[in-house]
Amino acid sequence: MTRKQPATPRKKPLQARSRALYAAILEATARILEDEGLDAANTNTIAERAGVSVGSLYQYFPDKAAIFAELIIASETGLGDMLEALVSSTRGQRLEVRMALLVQAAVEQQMARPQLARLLDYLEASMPADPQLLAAEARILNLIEQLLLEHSDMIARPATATTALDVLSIAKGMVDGASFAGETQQQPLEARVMAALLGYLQYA
Amino acid sequence: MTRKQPATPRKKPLQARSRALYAAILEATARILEDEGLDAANTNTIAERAGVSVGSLYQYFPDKAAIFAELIIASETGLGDMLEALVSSTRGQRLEVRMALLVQAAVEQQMARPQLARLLDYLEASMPADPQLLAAEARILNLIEQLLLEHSDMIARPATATTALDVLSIAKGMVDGASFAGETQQQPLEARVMAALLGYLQYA
DNA sequence: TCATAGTCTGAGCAATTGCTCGCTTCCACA
DNA sequence: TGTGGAAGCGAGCAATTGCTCAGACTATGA
Repeated sequence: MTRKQPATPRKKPLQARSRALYAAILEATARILEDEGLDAANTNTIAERAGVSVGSLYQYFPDKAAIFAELIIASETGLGDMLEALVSSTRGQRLEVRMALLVQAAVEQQMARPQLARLLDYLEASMPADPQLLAAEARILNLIEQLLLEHSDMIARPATATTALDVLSIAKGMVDGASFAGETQQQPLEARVMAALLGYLQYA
Repeated sequence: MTRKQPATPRKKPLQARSRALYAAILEATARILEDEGLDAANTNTIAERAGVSVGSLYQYFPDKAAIFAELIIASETGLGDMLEALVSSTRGQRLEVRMALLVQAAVEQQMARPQLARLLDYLEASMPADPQLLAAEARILNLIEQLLLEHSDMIARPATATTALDVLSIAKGMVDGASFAGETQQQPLEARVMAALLGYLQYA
């Protein structure tokens, strides 16, 4: 689980066909994690489920932990890309509208595979800090902070890094709680998250 | 990790002296979890750290999972007791005041051992639902809902089970995020949690 | 002092794990 | 068809795990 050393990536450049193998391993891992849990996600099972031999798996990943790390980075990067696109494409619109779009994107991502999202969150917190991972996380927080800054005249709360973290934490917490309780409808949840965020920011 | 069968409690009635052994096992487990992580918490290490043999450990716990479950139940029950006492002893006061006390208690508990609290939260979510555990969780939600009901004229949001869950989720999320980011001061965090909760409830 | 019953011990078993490495298969080019 | 090397394979090793069980220890009463 916890990596001892950084463990040099086994085979960084992967082109064309090998990509499929790489992706298959990640997808198999995701699937196992979300419907059988962390314990079931051992290298033998992952390889088998991906239709690949253990040996091949270790040609692309130095470690079991590296597979998890990659999964987390991919998820964070995906969310970061979405947020970035939304923030830059809605510039000039009202905070209420822009934030609703962000919340929608975030809720959609988390509710698409709630178990997986929860597990990756946990893994992220319990893993030795990978610089790539920290960067992906920091990017998301920066985007939120930037958004808040652009509307600082409309919110009573200062647009700081702490506020950005609070916004992210509130959203994550609510979605986690809701999906744990078995909620599946996105819209009502989105509305409640919006209410909490605007309330916290003292938007007027 | 995941228990196959309920696994009858090995030795329910424990009085006087045995209590100490039982408590030592729980405390050792907690300590290992919080400063070495889930992987390090194996039965051999737990027994060793508790100053007990593995054999004795298995006289009081049917399972490794049972130790974790007991730890979670104890934590939830402790929080429940505090909330219950606070709710009943402040009846008649303003929501703002009562909630501040609850938030203070919750933040205090979570910030006292942040790593442990996070881990137990994760374990709780990833464990086969134990009735005792569900009951402890439900009790907390009921207390929150009851509190909201007593002030339903002061908040725009309906005092439902969903609202109670949201309140808990927001608080948990914010404290998790803050402690993950290295925040250690309680007061500013408490103030922010209060702002988020009152904002969400549309308290006036 | 002995007998009995309750408690505690820890070596070690069976199972599982992450991972390696000698081998086979594949394929581009001659 | 021959040849080189890259890509893939999977049996199996070394280590670790959860847990058992036959015996050693201790307390109590006679």
